Amino acid sequence: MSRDQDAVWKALADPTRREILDLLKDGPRQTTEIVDQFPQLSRFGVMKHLDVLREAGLVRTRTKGRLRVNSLNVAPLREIVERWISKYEGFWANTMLRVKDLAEEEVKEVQTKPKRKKAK
Amino acid sequence: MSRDQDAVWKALADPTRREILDLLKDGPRQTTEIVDQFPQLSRFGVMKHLDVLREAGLVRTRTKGRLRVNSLNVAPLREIVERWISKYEGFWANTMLRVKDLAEEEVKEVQTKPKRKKAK
DNA sequence: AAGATACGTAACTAATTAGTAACATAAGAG
DNA sequence: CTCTTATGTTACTAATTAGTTACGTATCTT
Repeated sequence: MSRDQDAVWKALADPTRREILDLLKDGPRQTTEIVDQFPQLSRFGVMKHLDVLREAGLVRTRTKGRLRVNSLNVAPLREIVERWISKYEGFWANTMLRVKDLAEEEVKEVQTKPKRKKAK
Repeated sequence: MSRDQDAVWKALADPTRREILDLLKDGPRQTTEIVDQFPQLSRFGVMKHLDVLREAGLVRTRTKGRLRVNSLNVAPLREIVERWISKYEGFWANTMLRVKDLAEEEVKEVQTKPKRKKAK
């Protein structure tokens, strides 16, 4: 599905791009419409963000004459979310109190380990 | 909980940092242990990543004498995942085919709209 | 106490990225 | 056909960031 998980994560790192995805969540938007939502940016800035989202597979752009209509593709997003959920599922049901308990136990164990290598 | 959602997203954008979180998923780790997992990086490089994770609230560091034990804090992670799930919940159950249908309908509607502003 | 280990901070470098300026093409409207 | 609108690409700039170097402190081991 997604072209590159890393590209998806990087795309989501920027707040403007997350906002763009939010816009598209409610339906496809023409590029100009998206540009209008960010008056603090030039259209090139916004388009650059769209490029990043497109590269990550999160946005698809359809050409209609001189218009470009951008729509959301949730598949890559869904994929990373699901991967993170499955990875950390054991934690999800627990509070941070449990993490704290583990930290206490592990600390004791760590202290008895001999160290071999020196710092780089 | 999390100090700043943006900081969390930014922290997750880097693959090394995601790997560090994966390590900590299995239990707290001493800084040197984490450094050892990334022989391609200097310890300062790794520590810088840990700093970013700590700033984002994803990692907690406990001092034990000269040792630093780092443990995972899933709360900020959980928070952003849940926010994204709730936002896109309407999409999650559907395939990309449905998104495609919406795109077709919206395009027709978009074309009838008059445009007022000129490009920036 | 001496030497080893673990970690810290500041400065620096190279690469990346967010954003803009300059110039351009193509489609739509009248 | 002319003018307007929508969008594209390249080059540039400033800021941010990934990573290293240089220098240092604190704790632990013998």
